[in-house]
Amino acid sequence: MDFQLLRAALLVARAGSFAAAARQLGVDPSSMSRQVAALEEALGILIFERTTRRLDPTEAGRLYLDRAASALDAMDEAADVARDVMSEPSGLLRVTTSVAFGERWLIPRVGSFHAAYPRIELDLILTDAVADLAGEGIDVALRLGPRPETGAMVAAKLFDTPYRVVASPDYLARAGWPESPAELARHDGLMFRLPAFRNPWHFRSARGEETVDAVPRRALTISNALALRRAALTGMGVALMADWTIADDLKSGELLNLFPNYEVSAGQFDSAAWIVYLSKAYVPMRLRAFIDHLKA
Amino acid sequence: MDFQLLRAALLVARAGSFAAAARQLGVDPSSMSRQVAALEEALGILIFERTTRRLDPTEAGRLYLDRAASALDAMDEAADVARDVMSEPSGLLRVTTSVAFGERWLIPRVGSFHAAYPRIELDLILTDAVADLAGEGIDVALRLGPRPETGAMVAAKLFDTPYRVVASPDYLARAGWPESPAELARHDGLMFRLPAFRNPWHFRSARGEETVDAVPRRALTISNALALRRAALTGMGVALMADWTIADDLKSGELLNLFPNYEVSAGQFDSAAWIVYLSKAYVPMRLRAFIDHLKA
DNA sequence: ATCTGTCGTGCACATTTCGCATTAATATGG
DNA sequence: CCATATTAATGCGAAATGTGCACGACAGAT
Repeated sequence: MDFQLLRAALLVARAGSFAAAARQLGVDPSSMSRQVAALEEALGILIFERTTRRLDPTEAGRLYLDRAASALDAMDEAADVARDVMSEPSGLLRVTTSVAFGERWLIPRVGSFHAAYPRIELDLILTDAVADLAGEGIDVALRLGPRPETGAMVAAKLFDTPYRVVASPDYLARAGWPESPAELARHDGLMFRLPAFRNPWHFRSARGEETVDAVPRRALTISNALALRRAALTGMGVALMADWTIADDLKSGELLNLFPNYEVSAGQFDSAAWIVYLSKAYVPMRLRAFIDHLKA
Repeated sequence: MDFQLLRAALLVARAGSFAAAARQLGVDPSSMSRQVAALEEALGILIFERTTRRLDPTEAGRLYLDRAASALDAMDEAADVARDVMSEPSGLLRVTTSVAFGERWLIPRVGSFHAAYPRIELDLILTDAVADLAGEGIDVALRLGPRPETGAMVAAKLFDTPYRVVASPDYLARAGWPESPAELARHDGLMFRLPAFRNPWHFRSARGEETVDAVPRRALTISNALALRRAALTGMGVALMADWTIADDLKSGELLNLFPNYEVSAGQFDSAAWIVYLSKAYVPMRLRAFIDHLKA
């Protein structure tokens, strides 16, 4: 029996149909059908209950796939252990994060990582959909926000992500500099299209004795952080943005921080960038190296 | 990658050479060589250090094979679990025991076992060498003697194996019936070729108040219990034999029990037949069925 | 009821695998 | 120190295996 048969069955179970699994792999559906049939033949059990239009795992199939998936992980782990004692970190590392964070923060750092570990192959999956690490075979994710739910995962904080209310100099020249958060109500707001960002913005003064909620007029709503930054740069209004997206612009003066004496947030104040990976018995050296490199 | 590649590598590691492994499987050595090479290629590690005449596992190879073997066990276990919820006990069951015990005790019982569980295929390995269960992929062993070392094993007692001092009627007619163990010194002894059986025989009277050691003259030494029985049947002398080897002969009168009022032993008195199997997380139903059938 | 999408199979073709023979190399034994 | 025998690796031809395509059957949605 081939590992590929098992991987095929696992993929079919996740995809929900032979055809969907075949599309993901770019092969003919008949191939998936035959591979699963071969696996069932070899095991002597029926894994899927088929109708011509539906596919349901058998009770025995669920039991088998669960346990076999664990065994498959153990197989991969065995190979990792052996590789790690032999040579420098190597192998494939699948990383996912959001499109914006990938482009602005991660990409500038993969160069030095690759220079340090040339035998590690990186596979970056930049998507704004929250990927399922175990299901999609992803080694590590970079996530933004409050501390993530950490069930079977480990979450290590990379850095805090303070938020800033920013605008371009020419916008401020036209519309005036707001003296306090409350004055935002008279300004054009560039809004991020996420539930948390539609709530009022929270302000907390430096010594924490004052807390204010305020919100500007809704002038533009965008679902992409980099496009939002672009809008702010062109002087369309004030925007609430994570520091890492606009740190360069603040430094160059193309954007200005309106309330340097306040902490600002759209949801919780303790927002941060997290590195998240499945907690397993053995962390391969390539993953350890990646985590350490990003923390540094 | 194929499971077969891993199994090949494990077998090569156990056998110590490609050629030896190939002989065990009845295939060409080049096939083993290529399979291991393919595995190494797929993993990116060197499992064996080869010279043209020698084969040594790499450090990484040892690590890998150890862990991968466990994972492979987990794979098999997954299949067992799934099979067991679906259908009656089935699959291959590899059993080992001694030649004599296999022939005299086990074989008469496999018929009813097969009738009860027709989908279980039995593979009987009758050998007087003590097989390594884990190494040789054997599911269960029947062992005779005192309670076995139970490291990673489970040992369940099947029945006690009392010993008898026996001789044939015609020998006794010639040589006379010994009235007490001490008189054995004047009799011809048929000795079993095992260290414990060269010590004096121990006698313990029914109520335990009397203990005697005695030994007959050494007339014949045989390494096979069934041949020893044959010698006793032909009237060559007295023999110390486990009850199960000669129970039929005692019943038919072809052999007589010289000291029915004594417990007799060549080593420890608590000798028994044991059913021994590797203690794993999951005991497949076919093994459970086999154990229960033999216990009944 | 029609129609779309899915599963299974037959067939042709490409790829892979296997055994045999051969070569190179080393450990053992005289 | 050398001859012999055993072992691992590789080419080559044949057999087996796997894949894609085309087709038929069929279930579920509109």
